Amino acid sequence: MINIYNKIKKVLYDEVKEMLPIEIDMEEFYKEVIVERSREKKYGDLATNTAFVFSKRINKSPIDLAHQLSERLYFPGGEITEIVPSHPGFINFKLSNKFINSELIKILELKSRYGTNYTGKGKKINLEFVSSNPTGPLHVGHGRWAAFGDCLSNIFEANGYEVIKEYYINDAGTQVELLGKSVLARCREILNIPSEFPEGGYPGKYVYDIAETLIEKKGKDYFSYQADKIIKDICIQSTEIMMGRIKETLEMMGVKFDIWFNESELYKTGLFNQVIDSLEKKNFIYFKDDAKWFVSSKYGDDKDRVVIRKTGEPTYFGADIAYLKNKLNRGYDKNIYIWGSDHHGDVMRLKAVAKVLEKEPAKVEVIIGQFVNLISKGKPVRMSRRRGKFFTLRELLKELDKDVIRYFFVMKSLDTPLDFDLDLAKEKSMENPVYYIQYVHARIESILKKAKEKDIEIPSFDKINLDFISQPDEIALSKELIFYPFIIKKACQNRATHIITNYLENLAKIFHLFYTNCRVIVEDNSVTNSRMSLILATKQVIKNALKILGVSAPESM
RNA sequence: GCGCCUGUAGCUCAGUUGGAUAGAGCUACGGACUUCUAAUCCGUAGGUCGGGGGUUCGAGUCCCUCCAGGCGCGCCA
Repeated sequence: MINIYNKIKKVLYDEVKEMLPIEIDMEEFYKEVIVERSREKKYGDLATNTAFVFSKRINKSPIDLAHQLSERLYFPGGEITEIVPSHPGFINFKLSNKFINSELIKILELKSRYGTNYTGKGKKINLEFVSSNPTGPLHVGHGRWAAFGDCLSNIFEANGYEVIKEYYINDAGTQVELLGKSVLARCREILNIPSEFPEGGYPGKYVYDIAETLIEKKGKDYFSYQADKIIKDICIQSTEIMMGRIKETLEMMGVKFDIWFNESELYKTGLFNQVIDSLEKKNFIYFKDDAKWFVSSKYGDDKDRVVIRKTGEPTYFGADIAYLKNKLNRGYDKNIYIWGSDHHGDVMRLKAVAKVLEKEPAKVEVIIGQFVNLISKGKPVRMSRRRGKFFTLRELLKELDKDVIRYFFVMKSLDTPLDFDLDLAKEKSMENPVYYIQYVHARIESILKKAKEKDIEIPSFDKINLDFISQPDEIALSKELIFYPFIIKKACQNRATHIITNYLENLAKIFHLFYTNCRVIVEDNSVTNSRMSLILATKQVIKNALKILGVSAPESM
């Protein structure tokens, strides 16, 4: 399907070049001329702005040029049946039935591979997301990054890229130490050993859970030792227990990471010191006020940033430099970070690092997402880990179907804050569009089941017959189906998952209309065969798209 | 004060590098099951695209400015 866009452009280019008495640069032509789906379906399926692009240069009105050009265009392959100019200067193309049929056959032939392309062949992407600190459970907001990141990864893969999903664990900072102290205090509290809860410690209930797990593991006596003798071990153990919980929750969401990267590795391997030293030698890092600073202001950041504190401890940003170096060493073609909007200010400094380390800042890409607002009883719920009050992702998973949660998180642009209304999601979950789409799959399965009962042959792709597709609803459905590969490509280019959900909702609507107006199993065998082929194709596309979203395609509902 | 994001129907949102009469869903109201699942379909209603300027054949989209909201501007992570 994607080829037809290029084919049309090629025909347009050849014709424009021959027809117009001006110099035409090929590269510019391909950049400026657009072929897209027609907004006005009555004129055609695809449309181009070619006449607008050139009308000025030859001093002619767009509509006149569109008329002239339309008459000269010719497609020897027979893909296009009608070429009509329309006001104020578009040229519209109508796809031939022959072409549509050949595309539908591809769906049944390629099956799960339909819609994929080779754009990213041989290219490797590192996609880092969630990376929530191991100091507390994932909250609902993290669910957005999890669902989006996983879905984006699937989109990249459908476009031929190899993707490594990575989770960065901050297991080395003061936060982890504070968690350890909090856990120790809770352990002692449970065991009735006198202790004080650390100032600014984590007050959440989950700290008790970790404490209980730890007591079970270590035995009661362990906690009578002096704090400084066991605290380091407790920090490590607590982090491990917490990460175990986080992994479990992500798996409940259907999200699996390829690499779990520990920040502590950066120090253990000596990479951190190595990178800082090397940058210092090249004068990208300097010493001032007893601290070490990175010259990010020279690369677009508002100011220089501290990488090693007065105390000698690395800052989060300092670790990030070494971490990026580590990723770059691993040789990915692209390193993508998905961050919450609270980190947008850190983008410039990371790019500065990329420039300094690799001179190829394009290898680093940061996708910024807006937050999730949790709404309960019509009021926003303030989520704060420090105050220990938040709604966890796990709690949400207990109350709602995984499919609904994932769909909900990927259905909107990341640029938009997401209001997650708990009451609405719980009580009125049937209104969720995910069911509307899944229902298409279930309805098709139901027809197939019926066909089996009646001994009607379910056509394999070499036996399908689409010649009897002629009803408007059948044609509309067919056309929507064959645009699927274009959607996958577009979703990848824009890093936008909602393009797929929008497409699915529209496809589902068209299918349900088809279903209402056209019975599949009818007296006429030829019509039955055609429509069976059409619903098989629909089933395949729905299944493929839902797979990318990480949502199941149920046999019945 | 500076930076990023957002402002489109009553509500939630689409709207690819500027293009055709600005679209869906939900809600409201009115219709459609003797047939493959009514978790469906059809119809009606709903808009100064936050305000104001500018750029041009043409602006929801680009530029300027103002207003409103979210987030950031740490030797926190």
